Amino acid sequence: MTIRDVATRAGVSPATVSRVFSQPETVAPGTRQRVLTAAEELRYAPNPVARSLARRRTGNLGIVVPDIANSFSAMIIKAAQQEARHAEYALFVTASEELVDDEERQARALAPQVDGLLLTSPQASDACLRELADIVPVVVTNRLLDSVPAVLTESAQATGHAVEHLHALGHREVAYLAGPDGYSNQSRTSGLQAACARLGLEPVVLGPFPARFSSGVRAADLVLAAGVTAVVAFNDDIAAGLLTRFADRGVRVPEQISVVGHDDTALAEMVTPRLTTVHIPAAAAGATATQLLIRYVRGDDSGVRRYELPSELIVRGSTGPVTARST
Amino acid sequence: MTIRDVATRAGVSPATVSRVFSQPETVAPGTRQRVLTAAEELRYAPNPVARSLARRRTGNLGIVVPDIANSFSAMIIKAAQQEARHAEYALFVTASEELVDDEERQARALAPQVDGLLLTSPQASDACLRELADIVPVVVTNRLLDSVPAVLTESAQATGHAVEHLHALGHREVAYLAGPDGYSNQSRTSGLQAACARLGLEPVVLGPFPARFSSGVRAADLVLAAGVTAVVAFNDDIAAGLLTRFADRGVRVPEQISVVGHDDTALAEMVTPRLTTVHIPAAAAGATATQLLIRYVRGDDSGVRRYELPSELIVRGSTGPVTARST
DNA sequence: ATGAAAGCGCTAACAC
DNA sequence: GTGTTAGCGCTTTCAT
Repeated sequence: MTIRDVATRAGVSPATVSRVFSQPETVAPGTRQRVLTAAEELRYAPNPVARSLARRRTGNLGIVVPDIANSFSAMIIKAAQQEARHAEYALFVTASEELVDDEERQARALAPQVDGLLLTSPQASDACLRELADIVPVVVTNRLLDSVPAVLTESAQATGHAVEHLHALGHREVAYLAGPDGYSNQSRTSGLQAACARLGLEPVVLGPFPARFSSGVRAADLVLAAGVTAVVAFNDDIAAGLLTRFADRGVRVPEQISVVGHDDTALAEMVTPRLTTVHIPAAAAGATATQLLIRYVRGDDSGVRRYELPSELIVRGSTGPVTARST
Repeated sequence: MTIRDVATRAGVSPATVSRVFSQPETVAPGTRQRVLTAAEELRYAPNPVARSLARRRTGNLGIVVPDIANSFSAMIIKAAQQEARHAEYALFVTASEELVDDEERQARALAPQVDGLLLTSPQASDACLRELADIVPVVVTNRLLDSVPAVLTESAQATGHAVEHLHALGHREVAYLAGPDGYSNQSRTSGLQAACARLGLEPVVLGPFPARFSSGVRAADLVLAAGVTAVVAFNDDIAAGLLTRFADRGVRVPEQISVVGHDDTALAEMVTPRLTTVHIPAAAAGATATQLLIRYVRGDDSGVRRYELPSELIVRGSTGPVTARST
């Protein structure tokens, strides 16, 4: 079922059929109707592959996330998908499973089949990313790279607020559980350090840990051994792991120890007690990055090549005042 | 950078270059090397779109999931991606956000760009699915449909075991929180009903509920009002919602009420207490479905067109013996 | 073992 | 407004 079959049946040229499906307004209403009818009868639909080849663009966007099972990634994907659809692009998702090699492979496989590529918190080398950016328009999130447009979720300030919050509750001994190296961890760490310096606290920094639940379970005992009254975790998964292990050891949260997460994923409201956490605007980041990518692909360059999205401390049940027993 | 550039540089015909990248063994080692060198120097890589058009297959597989943020979907995707890569296919993921229209749209958009399509727990009409299956090889999970190969996660037996487990713990008043209609809910409901009948119990069936955390929060009060001592939820998200609301209302689990989930997602081990749940083999389902799809696409038809994967009750901390106060 | 030539299905100038 | 004519970049007979 090709454009020629439809053309023959409608008694027009293939070009006209093509126009009906690409720029309907340029063909006379009568002809258009005849073509559409013929197409309908033949159950014809344009072949997107052939179309991509001829147009030299695919109408597809690609996104590579570190881990599809991670709900932070999921929020970004959802937002990106919505923006993409809105602009009539299809979005292809692939996951790197946190492996640098996979990430590179996925990105390279995707690159020639899409008009633009969104890399979220990429781990690949600068050189590799630049090479990709030579092949296809690339936008990254949470990664600083010359000449590649980026959307950053800046959390230094909000993480600082978390420290102030703990300080106000009377906490003087605070631990930070670092995540994998990258923009996110740096932003969180620097915000925490700065606030601590301001308040005269000396944080205990542990890690780096993989950004997973199991890391939190493991870290819980280290935190307890460190003798702190409050702990700030790189993300909610780690914080949830802490909660579980604390519960197992009979340590009450927040009475005996306060816990702060990062990301404000769905998990934060699912655990007991609900997590105080730094809300990272994942959906906004996904949407902004996708819009940026689309503008980039289309050539309507807005000039802005870097967005910093602010975060916000959300106070819930996992933080509370220091009690006598805490120390 | 096309095949012709490489051909010119290597002093061979375009056909030879093509062969080097498609069937290397058919070209003399010397020539092959020259071509590869030329390609390297020109940083040439075959254009997958052109290749797809000429070969009339894309080397891509597509998967449509109801909700990318759902960790059950995530497990299936991970397994599918692994199988796909193993067979040298790229996997494109799209989500329907639980909307039937979206599902249909996503599937139709994907269909002409892939060699095969995997639809997980599809909600679309039989007619729509069959239409898709006419365009492209389709495999479904958790959906029964004539002439479309399927992988089913059968849970009637394991859900029955959950009921037996509760019965053995002394529970006589049991509620079931139904999920959205479909194969999964039917399989779970029928297993539950059968076991109850066998044991002389009369379950209170509530719902259907959307398979989300918030549904569980809402359902918790209904469950309490129903006066049961145990509740089986359609999935872990709902069960987690129950746990949270019970905690808020000061109802202790499992001392005052026992909770059973379904799926055995990561969440089941993240909540307090850890969820007793029916393990559904999501990864196995994803892997099996993908293998089936690949065989189907390749034409090596094994004859088997339907797989039923068994589930298993995992006992954890959210179920316990009935106590005097329970009733 | 390699090359020439004819497409794959669609688009895009350019005519008319 | 519509048709003609070249491709888009690669594969694949069919010769040689």
